[in-house]
Amino acid sequence: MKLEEAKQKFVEAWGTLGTNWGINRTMAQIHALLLVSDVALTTDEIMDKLDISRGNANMNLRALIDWGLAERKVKLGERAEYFTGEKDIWKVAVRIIRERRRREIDPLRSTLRDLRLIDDKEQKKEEYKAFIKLMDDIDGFAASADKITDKMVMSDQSWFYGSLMKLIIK
Amino acid sequence: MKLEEAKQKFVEAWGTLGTNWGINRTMAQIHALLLVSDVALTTDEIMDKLDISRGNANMNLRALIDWGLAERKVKLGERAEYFTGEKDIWKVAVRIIRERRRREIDPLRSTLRDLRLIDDKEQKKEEYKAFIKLMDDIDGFAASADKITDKMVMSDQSWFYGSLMKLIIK
DNA sequence: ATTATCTTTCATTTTTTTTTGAAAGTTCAG
DNA sequence: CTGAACTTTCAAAAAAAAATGAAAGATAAT
Repeated sequence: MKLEEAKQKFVEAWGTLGTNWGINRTMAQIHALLLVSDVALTTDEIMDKLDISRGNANMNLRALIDWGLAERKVKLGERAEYFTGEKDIWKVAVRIIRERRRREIDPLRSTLRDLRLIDDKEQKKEEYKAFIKLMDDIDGFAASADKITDKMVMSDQSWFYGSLMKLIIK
Repeated sequence: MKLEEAKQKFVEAWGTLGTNWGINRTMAQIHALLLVSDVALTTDEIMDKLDISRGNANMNLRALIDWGLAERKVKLGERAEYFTGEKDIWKVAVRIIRERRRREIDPLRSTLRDLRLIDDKEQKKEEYKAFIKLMDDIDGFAASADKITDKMVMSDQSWFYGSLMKLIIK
């Protein structure tokens, strides 16, 4: 297999993975393209390589920048904007975790805590207690997951591959 | 807020979460409905409460069973099938992790390892080396995530809330 | 101030995903 | 064996999500 072919397959695989995890295909593909590119790319190059429209390229590039997964670069004397991707997989993971938490997990936890506050009258029912327990269980689990990912976000890669792994092996 | 209202809001919130993570809304909603129900439900009751068709209910119930998140129950002397949801959030989490890994992460890792084996001729290029490194980095990160989730799947809840948390606090 | 180059927006179109519902399939009591 | 009760399937329809592309908006050079 040639390098170019491998790169293309990687872009496809990353796109599929994104789709399965609720990230749109193009956003994941642009990300993959930037990951495998050793040079910064213009919007036109991205449009060309992925065969997508200007609007699509622009919107998804903006989303990637918003997630902290891509960066704008300006070249002296050139009008066109260039884009690069964060190559450090650790950082990529940390940013994805941070964004998804902020956008989805935090609001969910907030909802769970609201739902917990149901009318007192019904509190004696078993069904009521079970519901409260469910909300608490889910929120408790989310809190733990939060702590782990917090630690990941705060620490560096070596903590993850080192201390954490030592615990896991035991 | 009344209990029934809170349950309904939970079903909606869980459906939204599912959607964001690539799980279809109905599957997540049926799951939520089974989570908050203290009794087993028939297909007709699910259709009725979520206002969905028989086919939809049937397909998504099957998917949930496939994921190990719901179970069929037969009541003596009754023809209709009843369904229950796994109430233990720890088990729910473990099953979701296991299934997603099996369906998505494992195939991705296998692809990454294939892509690593590119033609020798090009091996001297910096670009080649960078590509190999990327594949290795992603696979390495995935391997670590695998180990943690493996340990989760193998251990019980107390390991997660206990030993792991002790490490995190430090 | 004008023009050329590049970026952004968003109403419309296209694609993808999900849902429907009727028909076929299954199971079992009588 | 027959038919009632229930489940499953899947082609077609509907809904949701994503992509297009042309027009409007910037920006900078002349």
